[in-house]
Amino acid sequence: MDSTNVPRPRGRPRRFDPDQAVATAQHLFHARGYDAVSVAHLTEAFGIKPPSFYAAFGSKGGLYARILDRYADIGAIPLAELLRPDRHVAACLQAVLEEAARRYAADPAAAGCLVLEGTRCNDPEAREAALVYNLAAEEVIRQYIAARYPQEAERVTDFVSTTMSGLSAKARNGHDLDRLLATARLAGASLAQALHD
Amino acid sequence: MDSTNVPRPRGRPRRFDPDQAVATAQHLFHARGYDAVSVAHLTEAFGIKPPSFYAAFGSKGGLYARILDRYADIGAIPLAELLRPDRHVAACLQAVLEEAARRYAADPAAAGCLVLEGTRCNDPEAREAALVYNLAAEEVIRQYIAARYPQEAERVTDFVSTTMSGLSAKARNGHDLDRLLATARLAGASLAQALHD
DNA sequence: GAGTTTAGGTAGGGGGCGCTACATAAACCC
DNA sequence: GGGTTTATGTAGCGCCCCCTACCTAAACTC
Repeated sequence: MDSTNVPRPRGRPRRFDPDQAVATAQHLFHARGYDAVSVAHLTEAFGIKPPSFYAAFGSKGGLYARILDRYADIGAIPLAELLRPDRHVAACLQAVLEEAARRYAADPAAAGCLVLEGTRCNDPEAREAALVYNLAAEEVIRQYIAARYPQEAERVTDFVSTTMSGLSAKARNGHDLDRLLATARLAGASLAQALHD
Repeated sequence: MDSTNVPRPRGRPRRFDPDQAVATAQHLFHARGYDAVSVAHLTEAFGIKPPSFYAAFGSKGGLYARILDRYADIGAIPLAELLRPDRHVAACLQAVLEEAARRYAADPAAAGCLVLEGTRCNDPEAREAALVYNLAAEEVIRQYIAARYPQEAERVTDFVSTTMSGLSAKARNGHDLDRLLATARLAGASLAQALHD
């Protein structure tokens, strides 16, 4: 049994792998930001010409939407795992901040959060697309807090998301893992104080 | 005695006021960011044509440098006034964060910090110019903390500047004064804890 | 008036942007 | 082989970017 034993589709076969291209594009967008990556950069990185790009992905914005989805699946912070009902809320939120620090500093050539940085680009469509993912993540955090601290959910969520935005910004400004982690841990003190029982 | 009694310079007089133009440009850059403001936008707002623009300001980047200087003088947070040697360090740093919240939300059409947002634009020269002002401000904070808490200066400065970056980002994402102030006050809890005596 | 000095507008260069009309190439089917 | 389907490359469109060569306009000095 051959794992590549899919019936060959009709027509001329592709000379490039769209999935590989999406992965390459994700790295490019993460490293330089949506605005600074042109279709010419992408097509050169993929080894194809613009018409093949548009046939495969529709538009630069369309490719970006695919990448946001991919990032939410395999690149973003696993909130569902970190926000545990059987642990202290403050401890889990601090774990989220520390995980953010680790991921934002993991690749200095692509620092910060792809989604958070995307919410600040100059293309309205791409910005709104990134905002959807950002707001969805904030909503997960808010619900998690509200289950045990309904009075504090709004402001603590704001604090966590503001801190994450700051961590992403500073990661892109060159703060390394140690500095980001120290900042995340310091922020945790606020959480412990706001959510003490 | 006439306050406008300056000897008229030689040559044809200007039909626009460069200082007024700089103020207009500051608002434009603050509202839309360096990358999203074109020379065409600027010249239209000034009511002049490109050659007059370049004669007066040299280049788009040159004008931006002038604006950063102007902002540091009259638009930025007055650290020298807020960081008082006769008060608790944590209280003064929290005052800085709260003042940041107020200024970043003061004009919803030009939210956030002109300098912090400038450090994240796509033009290398403008980015570096903004970074100089950002690092200078961080150095003022660091020295202020180090005078009384030398062990904590680095990480507390990082925390304060990261929080300010987050506040600026969230201001641009639509957080209003109340939300930003609440976040700033929550962050203050970390400062009190890190700098307790 | 003539000459100097400075500001202003007209018009456009050179380049990058996202994107596409169109012809060709490579696989399938019968 | 001929016809169908899909991918690829050539070439370039229309737009906007930052910036400038060049000429004209408005004030001065003599």
